Formats: sequence, C-alpha cells, structure tokens
Amino acid sequence: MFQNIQKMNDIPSPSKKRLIQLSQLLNQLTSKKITSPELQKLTGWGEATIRRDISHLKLHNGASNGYDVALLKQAIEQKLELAVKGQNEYKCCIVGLGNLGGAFLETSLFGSESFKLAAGFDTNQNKIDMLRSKIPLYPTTDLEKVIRQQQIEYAILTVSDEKAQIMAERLSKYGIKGILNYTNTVLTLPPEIKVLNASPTLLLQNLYQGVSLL
Amino acid sequence: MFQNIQKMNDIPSPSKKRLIQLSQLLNQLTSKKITSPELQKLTGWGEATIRRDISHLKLHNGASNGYDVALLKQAIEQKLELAVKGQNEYKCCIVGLGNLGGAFLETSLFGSESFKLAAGFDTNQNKIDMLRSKIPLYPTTDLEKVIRQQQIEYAILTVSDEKAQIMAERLSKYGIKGILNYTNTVLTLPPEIKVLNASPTLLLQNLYQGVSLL
DNA sequence: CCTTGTGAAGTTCTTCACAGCT
DNA sequence: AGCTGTGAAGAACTTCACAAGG
Repeated sequence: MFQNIQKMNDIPSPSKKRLIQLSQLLNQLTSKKITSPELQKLTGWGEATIRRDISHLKLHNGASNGYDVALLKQAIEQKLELAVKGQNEYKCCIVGLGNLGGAFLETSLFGSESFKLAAGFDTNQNKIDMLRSKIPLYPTTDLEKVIRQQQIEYAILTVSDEKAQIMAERLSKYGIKGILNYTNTVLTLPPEIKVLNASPTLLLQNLYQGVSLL
Repeated sequence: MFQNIQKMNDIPSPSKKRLIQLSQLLNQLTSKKITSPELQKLTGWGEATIRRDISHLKLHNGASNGYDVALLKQAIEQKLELAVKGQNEYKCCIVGLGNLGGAFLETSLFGSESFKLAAGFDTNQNKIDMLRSKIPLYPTTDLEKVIRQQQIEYAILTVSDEKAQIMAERLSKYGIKGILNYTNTVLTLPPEIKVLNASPTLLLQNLYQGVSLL
C-alpha cells in the first residue's frame, strides 16, 4: 500500500536505461520537435514504449504534435539526476593506469557533463611520473586519503584481473558508491555497492547474444 | 503454436546475461562443486533465479547436492555458443586507433576465449606505423577488403564521435554483424545489425541509476 | 537435513487500442 | 489527419513453495 506511493514516482529500470540513451540521442538532433514514430525509426524501440517512458517524466508538454527536444532533454536530466551543467557533477576516479586506464585519462571521452574525473591512481610511481595528464595522479597508497578528502563517489577499475577484487574491497571500504569494472574478474562486494561489469570480453559476449545490455 | 516450439529452446535475455557472467565467475572458483545458495552469496541474485537460469541449460547433472563447476561452465558455453577453445572464435576488429582503440590492442584485455582480434584500422597511416602490435593494422581504405577476406563479424568502434555514424554505416555495409560502440554517438543502423553502446559516460550514468545494464 | 528442478502465483514490463487534443 | 497519454490486456520475468533425490 505505501510501497505503491513510493513506486508512483519511481521509473522502471528498463525505462531508465532507454531514457539515458534517449538523452544522448537528443543531443544529436537538429530539429526542434520530435515525435514518437520518429524516435522509433532512430532507436528501434516501439513507439508505445517510447511514449510510456516519456510519460514517466510527467512532462505533459508533449502537446499532441510531438515533443520539444530541448524540454524533453532537460526533463530527463532532472528526473534522472543526470548532470545539469555544473550541478550534479559526480566525482569519479580511475584506479589502475595501464593502457586502458591511461586512455580514460583523455577527458574528451567523457561527455562534457555528469561525471568529473577527479583523480587517477597507480601503484607504480614511474607511470605516474611519465603520464602527463590534466587530472591529478596519485600513488595507490593515497587512495583512502584522496577519496575521502575529495569525496569521490565512483571508481573506474582498470587494474589487472588479479588485483581487481582486493582493490574493489578497498574502494568499497573507503566509501565509494559504485564501480565500473573493466576487469575480467567478477567482484563480490556488499550489496550497497553498485557494480557494472564492462570488460570487453563480457560486452562482446552480450553483443553476440543480442541482449540489449542497456 | 510453432513460435512456442521455438521458444522452448530459447533462453530469456535476462537469463542469458546472468549466465554469461556466471560463466566468468566459475573461472574464479577453486572448489569442484557449487550450490545455488553459494552462488547467491557471490552474485547477489536470488537462488531461485539462479536455479531457473541453470535449468534452461537442461543439464540435469546438478544432482541434489550442488552443481559440478566444470560441467556447468561447459554447458553454459555450449548452450550460448561462447567459445570453446579453438572452436567458435568470432573474429573482430578495432576501428579507430586513438588512445582507447590503441589500448584495446592489448590482447590480454580479452579473456583468452570467444573473440579473436583479427585487425585494427585507422585513417592515419602514421599511427599505424608507430603502433607496434601483434595484431595486423591497416589503413581505413582497406576496411572493406580486410573485413570480407578475413570474414570479420564484429567491430569495436573507437573513432571520434563525429565519425561514428558514417563508419558504422560502412561497417554494416561490409557485412559486420555487431558493433561495440565506445563513442558517445547513438548509432542509427538497420535492425539486423546488433549494437551495444558502451561509452564511459553512458556506463557511468547507468551505474549511477543502479541499473544492471547486463 | 540440504540440495535441485519446476508448476503456479506474483510481479514487472510491453503493447494494444482508443479517448482527447491540436 | 496525426499526435500524446493511458487504462487494460498481454507477455515476460521472478519468486514462492514444495515434491523428489541423495
């Protein structure tokens, strides 16, 4: 009974996933208005599904001749608490500065908004000295200190498979809320820590199975 | 009526996603047997869900005192057509050898099985000459020729956001079946081409929302 | 006992179909 | 005419609960 009241404001996970992608898609649009049949063409999702997703935003600005692109994008960002320039910038860090971790230091990879790279870590001091980066780099011994001081909430894990579990445990102890796991190790952590496994192999296997992942 | 016969052998998408991760998890196990309550502890999934997932494999080897780890892993790989060493090695290529694409050339990133990196492409001949890689690298002008000759089925797209759509269209014309899209561009392609969006921003946003993505 | 495997119930998500608006 | 938004139906997935096995 009361859980229903809670749920009334809650957007179902599948809808969230689509809305996140929709928000990205809207950036690419040049027209001012867009309709659900047009979005169906662009995304492949059913038009009824798209309308249902958008209806969760309680926008009611869609009138009856399509959605206003700018308004729609804004509504998604607000409802999902995705960053609205400057606001809601969640701090994250990269743990492990090998080839992959080093590549992620390229901030251009991150769409301008939402997440801000605040630090990079590696056990190897040589790597830290060699990498020239706009983002401050620290030895792993400073992990706890930097995370707590800077209030970093999310971590991108790009260490070796062998070190993954132990580093993940440290991160979760230091107050990290979520880990984007690029290693091939399946992490076992307390349930309050969000984990998203994103190793290339896993993603390719999901791609092969044709599951939408998102 | 006939679609039901089809479905009887078909595993639901959510089960597939979990089975793929389960297969990875099984590699990390040292014990010979494992039970569904134990798997629940390791994964956080409900034990009934785990049993239902596994039941789709029609193994019936689980007896009543847990699953045989090796047998279970083998059954998943066979049923999902994940690579069984040597067999079922799906060829893939990397398109765009910037920082990220370059990092993926590190074959160690790819779990030994399933997918084989067969080629890398970049428009910039200098990059091709500079990168030392075990994987053969080609200029983008050779894209069609190499994909067709080598029968490459999957592509990892790591070009700039601006070039993403046009390269994806070329890839789909040349017979690629699926694209792992690391760019921030939402691709619009014929429905028979599988696409999995995996840009860091998108993954972080999904992580933040606590949606399992996989 | 503690297991697995599975009908059946329960829940969540998608799709249909149409009233209402422009 | 073509659109949105939404009850209601339908499909898909998860969880319960228990029979059967070691």
